[in-house]
Amino acid sequence: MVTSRDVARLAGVSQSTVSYVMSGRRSISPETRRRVEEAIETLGFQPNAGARALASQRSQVIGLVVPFAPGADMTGVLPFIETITKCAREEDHNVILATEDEGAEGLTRLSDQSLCDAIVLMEVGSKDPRISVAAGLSVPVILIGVPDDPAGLYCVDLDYTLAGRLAVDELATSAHDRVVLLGYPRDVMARDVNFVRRFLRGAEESAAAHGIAYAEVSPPDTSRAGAEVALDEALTEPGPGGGGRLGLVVPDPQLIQPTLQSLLDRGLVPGRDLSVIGLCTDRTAETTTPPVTNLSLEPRDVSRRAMRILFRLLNRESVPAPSTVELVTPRLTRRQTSLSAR
Amino acid sequence: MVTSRDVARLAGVSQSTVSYVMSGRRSISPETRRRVEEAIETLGFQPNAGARALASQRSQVIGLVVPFAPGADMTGVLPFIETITKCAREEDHNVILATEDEGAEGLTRLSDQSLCDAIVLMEVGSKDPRISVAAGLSVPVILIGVPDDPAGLYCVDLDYTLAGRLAVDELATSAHDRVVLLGYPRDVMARDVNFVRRFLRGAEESAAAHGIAYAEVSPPDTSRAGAEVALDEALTEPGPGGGGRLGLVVPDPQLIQPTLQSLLDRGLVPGRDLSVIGLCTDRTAETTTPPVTNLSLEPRDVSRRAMRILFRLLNRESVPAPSTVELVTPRLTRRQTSLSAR
DNA sequence: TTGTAAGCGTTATCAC
DNA sequence: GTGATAACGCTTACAA
Repeated sequence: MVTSRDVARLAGVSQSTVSYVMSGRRSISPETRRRVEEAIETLGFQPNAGARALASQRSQVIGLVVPFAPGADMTGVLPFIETITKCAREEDHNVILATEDEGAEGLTRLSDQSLCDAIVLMEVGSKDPRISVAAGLSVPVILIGVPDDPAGLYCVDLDYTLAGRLAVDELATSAHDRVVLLGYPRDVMARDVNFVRRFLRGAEESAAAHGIAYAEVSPPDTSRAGAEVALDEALTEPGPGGGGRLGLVVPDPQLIQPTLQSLLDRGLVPGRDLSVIGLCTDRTAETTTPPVTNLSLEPRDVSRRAMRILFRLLNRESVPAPSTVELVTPRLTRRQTSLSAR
Repeated sequence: MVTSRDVARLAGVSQSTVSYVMSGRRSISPETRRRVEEAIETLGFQPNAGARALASQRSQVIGLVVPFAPGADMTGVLPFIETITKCAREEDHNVILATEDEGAEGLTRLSDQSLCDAIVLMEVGSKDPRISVAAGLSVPVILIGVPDDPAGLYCVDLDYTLAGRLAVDELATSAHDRVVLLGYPRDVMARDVNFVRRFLRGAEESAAAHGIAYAEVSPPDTSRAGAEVALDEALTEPGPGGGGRLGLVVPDPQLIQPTLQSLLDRGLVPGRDLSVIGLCTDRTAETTTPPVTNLSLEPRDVSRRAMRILFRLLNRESVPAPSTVELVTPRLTRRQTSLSAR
């Protein structure tokens, strides 16, 4: 192992000079800098992370807590992980993983063992027990998701309320007679993630505002069979409009393809006989058959916003007040499952 | 921050005793142990990871290099990440992420900065430039995937050759007249991942052994349009058997659903008019419409095997000789896209 | 502009 | 069975 002492010796300077050359925390004469950098280069010196963390009280690591709980969504967490990891690397930080099933201890472990300088906590529930723990840690925590009580933490998320509203707005203003929302399956409801109710609220508000017939049905799960059950109910519920132009809103990404397939099997062609709007990443929407009109989840934007706050915090730059909730605006893209306006 | 000194003081013992109580590396009297554990409990002591790593030369961290390169597969990496993280936690280790696009420097960084004690490198290419670097690191590296030259490294992967063979075997022995393999899209071929050629070889071998008509067609990409192009070619290629019972093999998980959909659009029902066998996780197979007969990718088994080797290495337990390639056997599950034998 | 030296919080080697 | 104490490799006052 090559240490900064070796570099110092080779460059004919003191160890601290090597350190200062690397950190840039004090001015160095061009000549000295050159010699040190050359020595670093020839020896292939890389500073020992543990020693650096110990001395500087900074691990240069971001803790990322991902929702790998049994029965968790899992679809769509990858873009978050990817974007967060890349943002971290841009600021010369690393990412250490923890899983949701470690619960609150996972958070204290990351923080108290000084394993990381900040934590990103994904997919927080409405009354997530980790929130109160998170607020008391010695490292800043950024939430992806919005709990009922943000308790002085920073939150970033998609604006699900707006997404719900936009979905119904779109249907109401394109001459649909009724809207049925194929809700989240029971296990997602049970996890009580806040975005569910926010989306539903937005949809309900919009339906009320437009005075359009509106109903919600809940599938037991996101399987093909689950979609069938939900659709049976949705289609036999003509509502006040009675058999008119129907718009289906499907907020669970996993349920979209099964729903489309079930409709086709019944001889109902999305985009010809009824409309379907999904809530999913654009990438997912492009690959359903037929490509579904969607409100984007924007995981990359959400992640970037979270990392931006995080590094402003770490660099002691100005940040908005804690408890701030940053909401990312979803984008509607019309694809093949939209009925054209009458 | 509470340190082991605080614990020692409260328990009325020396700092080293605290350390030994925690590590169990020397015998401690029951009474002393009790007092120390009590102190640890009341103070909520957690050892500083950096200090521990520095003193013990062990970071208790596993580096995981994931394929987040532009255009990489991305489908199916999540179960690997999940399983590897959980295996690591079971052995009281953490996981730090690096992305493929960091290339070989990513590996040297993880190793030379003593950020981790071992590295798991996912989805290595046939002539992956990282292999030679990996072999020279001061930490052990386990590959998921099989390069042309394993160069003294350990490799774990699905047995793709066997998968290819099993797919064609299944079709040949259930009275099909010809097999068309819808190959990997150009960008996957360009990445030259070894499993592609292994799968093809297995398929070709089996076709030759059974004397069944066999052809390969390559889709431009995994979009719906890509599937259409490939199918146009596959279906207008009657082969020696001329329009008999056709079996389609689809090794790219992303291409399966588009292919099924394209077939349905042409009025060809998989399981009634022809067979389709996919290579994908069981979870994916269950959720396609219709559920596709598949050879499982077994990401969890592959990950566990990799982690088992890794920890045997770290614990200096007996391990097979380096360059060992552990292959996991794929499992065939017949679902709705299999023609019954005539 | 540069060097000296005191930590950072563990682990592990000696002693007893 | 337990206690001093010297590393581990780096950062950062404090001096010069």
